[in-house]
Amino acid sequence: MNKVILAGRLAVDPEVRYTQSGKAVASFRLAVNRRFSREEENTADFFSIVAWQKLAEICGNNLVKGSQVLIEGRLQVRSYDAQDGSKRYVTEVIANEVEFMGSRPAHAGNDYSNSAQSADNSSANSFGSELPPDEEIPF
Amino acid sequence: MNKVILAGRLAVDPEVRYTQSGKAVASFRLAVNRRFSREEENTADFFSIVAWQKLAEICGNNLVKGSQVLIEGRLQVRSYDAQDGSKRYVTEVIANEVEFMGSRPAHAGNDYSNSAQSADNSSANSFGSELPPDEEIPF
Amino acid sequence: MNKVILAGRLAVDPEVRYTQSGKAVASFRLAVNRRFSREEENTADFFSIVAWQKLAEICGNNLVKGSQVLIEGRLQVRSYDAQDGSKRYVTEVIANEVEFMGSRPAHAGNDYSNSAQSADNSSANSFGSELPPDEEIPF
Amino acid sequence: MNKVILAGRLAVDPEVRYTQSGKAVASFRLAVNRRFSREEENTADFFSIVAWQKLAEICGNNLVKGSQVLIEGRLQVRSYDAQDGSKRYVTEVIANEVEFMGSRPAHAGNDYSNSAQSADNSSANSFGSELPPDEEIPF
DNA sequence: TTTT
DNA sequence: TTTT
Repeated sequence: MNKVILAGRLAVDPEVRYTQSGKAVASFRLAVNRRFSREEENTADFFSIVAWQKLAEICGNNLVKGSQVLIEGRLQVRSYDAQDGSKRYVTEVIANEVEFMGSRPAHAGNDYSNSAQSADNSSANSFGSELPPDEEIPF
Repeated sequence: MNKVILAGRLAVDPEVRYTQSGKAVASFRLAVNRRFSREEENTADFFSIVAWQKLAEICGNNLVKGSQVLIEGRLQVRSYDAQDGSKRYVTEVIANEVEFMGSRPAHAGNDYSNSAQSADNSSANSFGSELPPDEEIPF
Repeated sequence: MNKVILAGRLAVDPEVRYTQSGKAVASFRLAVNRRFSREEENTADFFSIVAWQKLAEICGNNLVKGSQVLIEGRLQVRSYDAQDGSKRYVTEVIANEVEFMGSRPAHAGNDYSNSAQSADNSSANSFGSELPPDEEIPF
Repeated sequence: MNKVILAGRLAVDPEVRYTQSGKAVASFRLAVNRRFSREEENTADFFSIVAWQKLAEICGNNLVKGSQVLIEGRLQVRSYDAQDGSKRYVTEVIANEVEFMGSRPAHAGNDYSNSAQSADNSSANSFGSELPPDEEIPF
């Protein structure tokens, strides 16, 4: 069991990239407000969200900075080599579902459909959210 | 909404420390196995878990390296200053509940009671799991 | 571990009642849309939600039919005697947190604050969400 | 968002049945202990769990009365006609994942493998957990 | 109707 | 740096 559920707003537009084998990968930072910080209402934590394949494309096509979303996924640690040669670790949320919520930023002219899931009836399914092994991640 | 649920085993014995004001803080790394990695069964992610106050003490008294637990909490980013002066960020899970599960490591001679929650009837409550502001965290 | 997370809209205005000992209890039905039922977009499940004490009052004061909420709680079975003398069982979600989300019904002139939790700093805490034993529930 | 996570023990052996079209359906009641009921340790809630297709078969082959499991799924209401002609409703948890946990009942001579998920790499996938429409459910 |  |  490794489950994460976050509700928040995109801190940036999502970036969509492609692996060598052509899999789409979307990534963005999500601002999640802390509760009950009345005095300092705008205290938030920022988490890195990653979506794969069909879900990545849905995110790229439908979300912008400011979009309010509900995300279900799992925690994952990714290692990378820092510029000083040392190994560094980042903790990311690999999204399985991204549900678009009520209020949208005014400047979004997008066709918000409804709700997305990495597992759907068509081509993609929930393995879209798996980290494809033996491939460099393009970020 | 900021919710994390993890099931795994302690990679180390928990460390319990105290803030200046006397609040207990437990921390440990949790190994969470990835599912369906049959060939490579021992692939796991390691996450940093933090528990506060009464829950910290319960963890310190009842858990050891290898203990199997079910943790409910929230994700949080904490910044600290690296030895080279740069700012570094770590993502941690602040536990609200720690449920002790079935199998225990053979070498644990502890008196495993039952199940813990940061909110209970006595002195502590669910704010035990909040990061006490204006205090240095002792790790 | 007994955890439920639902996002949906109130199917009715919440009803707030009081137990003999004066504890507030709010109840309402929540409509949760099923995903990916494109043809039949308005297919929903309806669940019974119950909130206690301070959280009950916050719900009564801030939610109306149509309000979009994110609820965290636990499943619970309650038995009652049917009019034909037989025992009947209902499954309810006892809310711990109710987060008010983006879009509100146009007719709501309420002062939507922010987000509520059954555990807070003031009088109430997370036991507000417990079923008070030895008391008849007023519905 | 419609998510349920339960940890408990099977109150009965799972029953596996088949729909007209040959889909497997497993069902059983799960006993979930309430926390902090020290005096009355054996207070539990009993929930109806349903699993479909490949996950149903895994449950039928690996679980018995007393098995300790961690279940992830979604809440669903199902209507049926009572013997007196009236419509009756039951709330069930449709399992997406069933994780077998530590302690097993002593009398279980089964070959407990590991962990199951309704979405896997082979034939079945996460739609195994969907209620197949236009088919009578065999219980 | 119920599990440890 | 790592658990079974």
